[in-house]
Amino acid sequence: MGEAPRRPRPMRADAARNRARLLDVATEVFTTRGVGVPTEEIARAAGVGVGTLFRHFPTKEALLEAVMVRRLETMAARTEQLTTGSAPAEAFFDCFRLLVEQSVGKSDFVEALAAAGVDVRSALRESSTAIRDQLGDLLTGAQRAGAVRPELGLPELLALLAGIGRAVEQLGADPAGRERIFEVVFAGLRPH
Amino acid sequence: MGEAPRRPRPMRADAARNRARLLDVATEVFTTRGVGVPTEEIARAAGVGVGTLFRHFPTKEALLEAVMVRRLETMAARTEQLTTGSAPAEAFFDCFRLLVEQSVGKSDFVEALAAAGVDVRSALRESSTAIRDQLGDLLTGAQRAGAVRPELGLPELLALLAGIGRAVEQLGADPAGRERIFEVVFAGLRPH
Amino acid sequence: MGEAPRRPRPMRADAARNRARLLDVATEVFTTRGVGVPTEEIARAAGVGVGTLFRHFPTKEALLEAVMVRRLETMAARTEQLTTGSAPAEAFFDCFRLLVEQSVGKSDFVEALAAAGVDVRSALRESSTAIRDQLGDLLTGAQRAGAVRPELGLPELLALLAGIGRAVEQLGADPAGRERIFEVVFAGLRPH
Amino acid sequence: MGEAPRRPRPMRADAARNRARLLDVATEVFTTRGVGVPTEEIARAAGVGVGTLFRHFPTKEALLEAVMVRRLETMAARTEQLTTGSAPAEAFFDCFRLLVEQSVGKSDFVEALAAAGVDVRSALRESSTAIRDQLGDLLTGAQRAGAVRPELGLPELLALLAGIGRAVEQLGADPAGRERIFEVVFAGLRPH
DNA sequence: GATGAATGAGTGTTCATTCAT
DNA sequence: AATGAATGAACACTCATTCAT
Repeated sequence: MGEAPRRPRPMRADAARNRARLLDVATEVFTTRGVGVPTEEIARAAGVGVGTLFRHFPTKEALLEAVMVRRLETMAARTEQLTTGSAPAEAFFDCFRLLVEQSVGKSDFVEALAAAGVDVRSALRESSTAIRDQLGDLLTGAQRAGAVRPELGLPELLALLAGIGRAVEQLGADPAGRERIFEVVFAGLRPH
Repeated sequence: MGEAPRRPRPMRADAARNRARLLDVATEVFTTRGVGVPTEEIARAAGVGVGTLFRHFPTKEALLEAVMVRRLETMAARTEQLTTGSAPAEAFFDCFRLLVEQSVGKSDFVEALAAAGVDVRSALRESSTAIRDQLGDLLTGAQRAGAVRPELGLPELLALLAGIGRAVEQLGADPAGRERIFEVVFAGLRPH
Repeated sequence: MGEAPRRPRPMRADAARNRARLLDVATEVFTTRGVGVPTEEIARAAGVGVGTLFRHFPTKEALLEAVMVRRLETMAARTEQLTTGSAPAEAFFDCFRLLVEQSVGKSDFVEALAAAGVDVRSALRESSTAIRDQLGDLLTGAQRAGAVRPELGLPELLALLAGIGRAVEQLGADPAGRERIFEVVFAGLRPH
Repeated sequence: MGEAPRRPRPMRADAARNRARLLDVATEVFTTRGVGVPTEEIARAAGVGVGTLFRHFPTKEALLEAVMVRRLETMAARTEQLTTGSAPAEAFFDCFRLLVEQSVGKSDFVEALAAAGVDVRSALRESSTAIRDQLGDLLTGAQRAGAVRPELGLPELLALLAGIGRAVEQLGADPAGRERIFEVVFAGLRPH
């Protein structure tokens, strides 16, 4: 079935698959069980040897960074979608909600948000700059539209995103309660 | 069986001093440098041997727990103070602020405890129940006084406290920004 | 039997014994099988756990250094003995022979000699300075007595010691051959 | 069985080039940075993949051996040159000097080979026998010419070569000091 | 033949916990 | 009660060697 691959890609296919698998597994594992999980276990769960893990990510920290970068990129992509095609105010609040909701049950997503606000890690700088810029534009737009307190700065916004992400995460599966939290924050963000 | 209960007391003075010192040092160290700091270092900083540490706290986890419990108790005490001498609305907001500012750096602990498989609720239930009850009273009082949205429940309040704690923690040393965050949340908490 | 030890030494006795044993074993093992031997094996051979090894020597390199320091100190002590109480020329040649003969079958002894000539390692500096100074005095004395070429410097002497140590080591158990090597070198060291 | 032996040859050009390049690089790298350098790095420096390295040399140890053999062969060739065109005494001393200067940095190899359990003599016997024989002839010639102590045997000469090689190696870049060492040894080698 | 991704045993080191003193 | 030396399982990471492409 499908097309016969005349030239099986220059052999990078398996490598790329392994890399992707490692990233997926690491994301899952770090999210659910914390960053303390041994590298060996991650490798085993991905079906490869430790050596392979370290070939793709020279350090456990590098693996963590890669996970975060991917999360940040996902965020940026979705933010991008929302941004284009909505009125500034609407875009701002939709985006806030989206970012927060993506982090439910995923504490490392919150970490990623937080990292975007702190940005000490060199490897993360590029991708965290991306969303930070997007959010900056979004914030300015909403403020110009008179939908958000004019005195609010980008750092506070990032901190609030990470914080509300955590709040929602801690609340767990309680849609009504989550909605109430959004109401509180959104109301508070509006001028006056 | 049935030894005369002489209940020795004299030597306890030093022991109690050591215990208190260990708790102080552990609080300081865990807060500023994370829970990854080796027990031996904590013992040294407290001026005792590791053995002494483990005599008082049979496990590192137990030490973490004890630190948490004491924090919670301190918070409960301060909350009590605030509660008893102020108008309900004022007491509520003062208390919110106090708890947020006291909880900076605490999230690390909770996660470590959870990761260690401790049933956080069982271990800390007693002391955490105390503040939870106080907060419930405070919330109801503020709602009756018309200072807080009537539909807000205790779970959301707790989640918000944790979340804003994290936001403030991430923001770091920026008093003006921190104030802006409080303004947003306090404004949002008020009815309508 | 024996004296009842009223006060068993402040408990350092065992620790010191372990440390000494580790040093002995490491010396033996490094000498006979090279520095590539795993730390764990050294610990096992000394009858202790790895942790104990690392408690006494924070690094494998530190252990190696300690071995070398002890060798250098041994050399210095024996050199000292020979120096005092002999005529300068005699002392010089006796000492040369002694140093070389101690290194037979002990390549790390040669290393120690070499280290005294190079002295990059900070930890070795003190002890290597000691013998270097002694040998410097010895050399000057012998040169003043007209027994050694006046143009020979200390660096060359140290290099020669290490080199002849290696030569003798490679020659193995052949007393006559060893003697011939000494004859060659001693003759060459004399003026003209 | 019994395929027609076509004896392919064409593609061998590249293979031979690779082999030679690997040997060159390995010699350089092992000499300057020790035998601990990873195979992969050597392959990269030679511009080939690890697989190619292991196709040519089934083992790291085999690569080491090949490097040694080539060094010995080079030495033998130069020794031969010196031998044939000079008076016996001159040839002997020139050759001594040459071998010492060529062997700088070689001791590392021999030790690594020995440590790896290779029977150095069997693996390198052929090529080392060559120089040994030449040196034997050279020694005898010089002794007949009255330029070298008659009682000196070939084993001591070999040991001296290795030892002085090490001495010179340790001395590093100090031409004058090196010269003084040669003076000492050459003077010592002469009769009486 | 060549490539380089994959492997996994092996290494140095850490750290919570125990126990002799 | 206190001490700190000892323990050893656990961890991150390396590297010679194999093998699918």
